[in-house]
Amino acid sequence: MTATRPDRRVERTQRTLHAALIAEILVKGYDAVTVQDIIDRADVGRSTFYSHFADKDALLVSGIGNLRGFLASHRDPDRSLAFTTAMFAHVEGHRDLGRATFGRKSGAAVQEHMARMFTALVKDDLAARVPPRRALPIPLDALVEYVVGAFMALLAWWLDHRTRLSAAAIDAHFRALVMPGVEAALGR
Amino acid sequence: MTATRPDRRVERTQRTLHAALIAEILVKGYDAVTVQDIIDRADVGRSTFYSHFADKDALLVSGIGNLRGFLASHRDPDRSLAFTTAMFAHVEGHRDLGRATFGRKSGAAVQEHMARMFTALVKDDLAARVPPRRALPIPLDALVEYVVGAFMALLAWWLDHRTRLSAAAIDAHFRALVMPGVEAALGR
Amino acid sequence: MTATRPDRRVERTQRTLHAALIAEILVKGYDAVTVQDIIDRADVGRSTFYSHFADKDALLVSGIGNLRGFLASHRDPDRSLAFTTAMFAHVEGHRDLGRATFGRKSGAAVQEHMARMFTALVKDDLAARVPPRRALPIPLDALVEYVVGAFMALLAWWLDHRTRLSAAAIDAHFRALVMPGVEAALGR
Amino acid sequence: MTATRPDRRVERTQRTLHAALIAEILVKGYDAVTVQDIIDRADVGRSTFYSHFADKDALLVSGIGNLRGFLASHRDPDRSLAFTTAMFAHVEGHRDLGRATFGRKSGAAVQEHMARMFTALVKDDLAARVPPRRALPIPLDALVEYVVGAFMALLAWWLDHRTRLSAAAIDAHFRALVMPGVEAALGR
DNA sequence: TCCTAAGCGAGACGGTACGTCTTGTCTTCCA
DNA sequence: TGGAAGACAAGACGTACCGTCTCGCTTAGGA
Repeated sequence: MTATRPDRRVERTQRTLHAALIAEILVKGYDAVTVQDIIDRADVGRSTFYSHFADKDALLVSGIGNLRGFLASHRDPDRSLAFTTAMFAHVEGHRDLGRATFGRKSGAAVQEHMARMFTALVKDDLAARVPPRRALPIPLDALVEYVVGAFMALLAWWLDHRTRLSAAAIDAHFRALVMPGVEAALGR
Repeated sequence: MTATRPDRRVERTQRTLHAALIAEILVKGYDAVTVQDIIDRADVGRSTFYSHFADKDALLVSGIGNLRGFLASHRDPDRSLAFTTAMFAHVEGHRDLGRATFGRKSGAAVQEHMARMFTALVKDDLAARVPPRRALPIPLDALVEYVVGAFMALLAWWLDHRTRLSAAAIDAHFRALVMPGVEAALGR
Repeated sequence: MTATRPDRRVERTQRTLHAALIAEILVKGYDAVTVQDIIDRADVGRSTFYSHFADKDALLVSGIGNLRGFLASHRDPDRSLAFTTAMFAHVEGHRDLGRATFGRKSGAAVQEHMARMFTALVKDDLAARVPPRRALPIPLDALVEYVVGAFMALLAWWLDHRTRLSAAAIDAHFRALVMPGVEAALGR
Repeated sequence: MTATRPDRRVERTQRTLHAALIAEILVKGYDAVTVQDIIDRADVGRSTFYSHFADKDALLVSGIGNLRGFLASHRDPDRSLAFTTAMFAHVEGHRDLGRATFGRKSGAAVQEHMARMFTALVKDDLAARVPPRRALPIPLDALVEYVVGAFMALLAWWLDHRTRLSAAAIDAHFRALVMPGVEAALGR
């Protein structure tokens, strides 16, 4: 069992590819980016690309990767949907990556992937807050979809429009809009 | 001015193509549908397809087409976002078309197109309700995005999950969730 | 049995089509001309074209049509291949039609058709001059191919190059080049 | 100067394609052969075909390619049009390629290409034999066209008709027919 | 320090879908 | 009601990507 040390070049190549993808997305939009574009910009061979990632989606998803863990770590038993605050703040510091992932130019596949992640997060969060022995006036799933839809819409808008709104401000708006309905549904 | 009467075959062909597209979307999802699939099912020549529609998107969009007029006609000066009621009801009667257009299997391009339509509609509606001489606490555009995001999320969820919820019920839920935030933002 | 008088329009339409074809050939060459080009220029419907001619080839061939009779009528028992003189002279008076039929821009199908016609003509002519009871030193068919190949090559060259050579002159050249070999083969 | 060694697969693919084209031409004639036919028989991807050749014509032309060099190398200062002997002999050994290139089933484009090649060859040859200070009785170009037309006609006939004539015999016939006229024109 | 396995670039390859083009037939409308 | 207009099915074209692959070169790491 010779635990070989990983080749230093590997990580370097992957970083180059991530950067190339982001750059290309911002130029022409996710869907229009071809693998050829990426490897040309990254100056990498075609087979190298595919030896690291199954496809374009996998590349972007891997670039996001640890996001879920990061957000889950910001759960707060006392505050519904606390992760949104962390998310807005996080994205503020990585605007390009954010726009590539959520903005208008991002692609359907990626959005869907992110939506699934948020959906799981939100569902966990809200489920823990359903009052016991009380039927909800609205199916929990519908409530979750509502929250995620609203959240992603505001996030995309915020990223795509150079507005002077701080992360804190847009988060406050989000909560002001969404929370009343959620609280009511949960019977608070 | 020889106003030639349109060839009866034309409309027939287009209807056939619309139907074929819907059918294929429901089988494999919009993105996976190829033009070949459509014309095979419609039993139509390739060139015929392209003489009617520029591409797959154009075909679906044309299938939607008059929706906007339909919805705009349901504006109600006394009731914010009244069109949602009409929309849920309308879609209830054309469930297949609805799922093909809004559901999980619909495509990014189509969703985007629908989103643009709703955005214009909602913006008109809300703009007319902004109290004069009063600054909104949140940019109108952000408010609009929120409403559209929430609406499309619920619509998609409702269409994709065979739930026993009636159109009226899901519309009521939507309004219960969204209206409090909107009213507050508009300062009512 | 009502022996209908031929509709005057019919002939008119065919003439228009012939003219349109010739014009288009001279512009872009026979092969590049499409049926659409022809009917556009002739301002005629597609079905009209096909009701008169089976295809592009038939149209041109019909334009030539009586040529064979014309040439056959110039046979001269005392002079080998006498038709060539008539042919060069005839073509001199219809240069455009000639170029469209034999020139560089004419098409393979047409050339082949003409070649077949000439081949029959030449074979008749030479066969009648084979001395009885004498084996030819070369197969008759080969001799015929040679004559036709040489003739068509010179004809095409003459039509395509605005030379000051008269029909009589190019015919004289043709005979000066070809006849010695032919005479020798026929054992004269 | 990194003179990269050529990929061994490339030559192999091209050979396969050439063979497939020849085979298909002999079956249905050049014009009727589609790119799909070729790649099906060669068991090659469509894009592979187009990465090697611009179209069907280019494929055949490339298959001919080196022929010109071969023929030019058979010039003989003491013998007019000496290349014809080499050509007949060469084609005798590659009858299929010959028929595909010159025979009845070959296409217009190919014939034209070959004609251009022969024309240049013959013109060089004859030009070198024009007696100085002597006007030719016939334009040199016309003489060249005559020779090429006659040559190709006999070549095609010989290839298309399974005759027992050897290459030497048909070449002798060609020269017996053509040379007298040529010698006379050149004033020998 | 050498040597060997891996990472890598280059790009050929088989596939599949695209949107365009042309052909010859067939249906509809109009005079 | 007969003929012109043009809608149509069929299918080839050349282009663009995809994901797999083969090939040698270079280079990091363990011996």
